[in-house]
Amino acid sequence: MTSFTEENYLKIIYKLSAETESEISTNAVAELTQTKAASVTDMLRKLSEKQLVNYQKYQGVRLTELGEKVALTVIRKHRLWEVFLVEKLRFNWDEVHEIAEQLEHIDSEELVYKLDEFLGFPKFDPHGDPIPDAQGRMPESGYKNLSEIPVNQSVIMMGVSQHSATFLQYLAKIGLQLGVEICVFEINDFDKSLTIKIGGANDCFISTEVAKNLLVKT
Amino acid sequence: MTSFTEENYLKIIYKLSAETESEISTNAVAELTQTKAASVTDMLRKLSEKQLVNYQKYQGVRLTELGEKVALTVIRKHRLWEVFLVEKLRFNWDEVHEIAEQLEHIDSEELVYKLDEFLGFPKFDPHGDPIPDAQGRMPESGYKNLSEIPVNQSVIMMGVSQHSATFLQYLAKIGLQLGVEICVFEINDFDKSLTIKIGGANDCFISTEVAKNLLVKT
DNA sequence: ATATATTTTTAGATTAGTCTAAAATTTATT
DNA sequence: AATAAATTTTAGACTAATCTAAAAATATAT
Repeated sequence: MTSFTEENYLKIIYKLSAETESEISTNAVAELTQTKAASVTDMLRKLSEKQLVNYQKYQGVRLTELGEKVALTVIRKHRLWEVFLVEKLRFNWDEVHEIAEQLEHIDSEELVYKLDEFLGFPKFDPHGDPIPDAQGRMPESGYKNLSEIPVNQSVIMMGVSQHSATFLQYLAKIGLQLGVEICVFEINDFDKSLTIKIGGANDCFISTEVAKNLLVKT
Repeated sequence: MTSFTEENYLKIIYKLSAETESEISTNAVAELTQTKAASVTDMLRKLSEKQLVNYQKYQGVRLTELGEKVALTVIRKHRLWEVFLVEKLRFNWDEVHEIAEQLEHIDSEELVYKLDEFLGFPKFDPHGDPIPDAQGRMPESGYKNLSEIPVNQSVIMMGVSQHSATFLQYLAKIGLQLGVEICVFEINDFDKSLTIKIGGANDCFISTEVAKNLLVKT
């Protein structure tokens, strides 16, 4: 049995692992869990005893196969609940993250199965993130970051890799939503910021920080 | 802010208060929370400091107006989620209690409002229990226990006041479901057990214990 | 390559919720 | 009304998750 707190640690280690090849540092985990490094050390030892992570002190941490499976079932529940909140309860996509953070820990396999069925077995959440299957396998979306797209190529926006309300509201303001066509017009050599055309219409300037969080299909 | 645990205590004190006029005893609370009396004493002191209950040591406990309101919003959430589980996810009414025990603690007013709307503002949960309104007011259902009904009167089954899977499965077995007509045929003087006719069809013998948990409309 | 800075871990405390065993209080019995 | 029985509270301890401050290990920089 994994506690609410343990599940949050596993989820965060999973997310960090997706961004880097190497072991995850104590500090990186502390930052995302909003705790202190000392607390993380304690928890890593505990997760290690439960065979959920591989951890050697001072050497960082990695999920075991079991730990990854637990993380993916939590992420699966999070994303299914987000679909429910947006599709059925008519929340905006920038309002659902906090609520899904709570719902993702509800413990009932039967519930997850029936929710999935009720939603029509969705493959993506409202932010374009793929939903892991019931066996805890994450499908490959194959999407790229907008920051990797060369000048003059046109792409379709398929998702975001950051779910904060402020970020999503900013996207709404400049007209970026799932499905729109984006054409990279110019990339500034100095800071890699870009000028893009959205849906053939308005020109727009965005930072590389924003571009990195946009998932697109070529 | 009230914790998960505090909410459970308040809910249980509320339920006990509905059954008795006098103060609720420490032991009664301990039994329903599945904890020891010593733990209850600690929690009652804490709830008292938070103005959620009136508590004098050795004299039992009562909810304050504030405490009752918190209890009722938890019960509201519990019952709304039960409607969701049965109406939308197609669970049986004997499968939803445990899951709703978890869902009732999800904290988001907006969520409760939208869920209520999505369900069409239901007035009763799948067990026939009235759903408190958003202001934390419990509607009077006006239903009676089957055990109070005199011989030869016909009534309609409207709810149950016990939600354990075993009880509900027993009801299903003998053909008792919401909406059926029940006619009290005979009341045994000795133990108050009754013989009833269900839906004009099969005769059936039930204990007074069962009758006390059946809510009916005359 | 040694000193300095950064990161991580240890040690010891804290809070919420629980427990057992013993003491205090209330209730019931004769 | 005194005593026995039952209930309730106190005292002290435990676990999970957190913290601060200090010590240890690793990484960086001259």
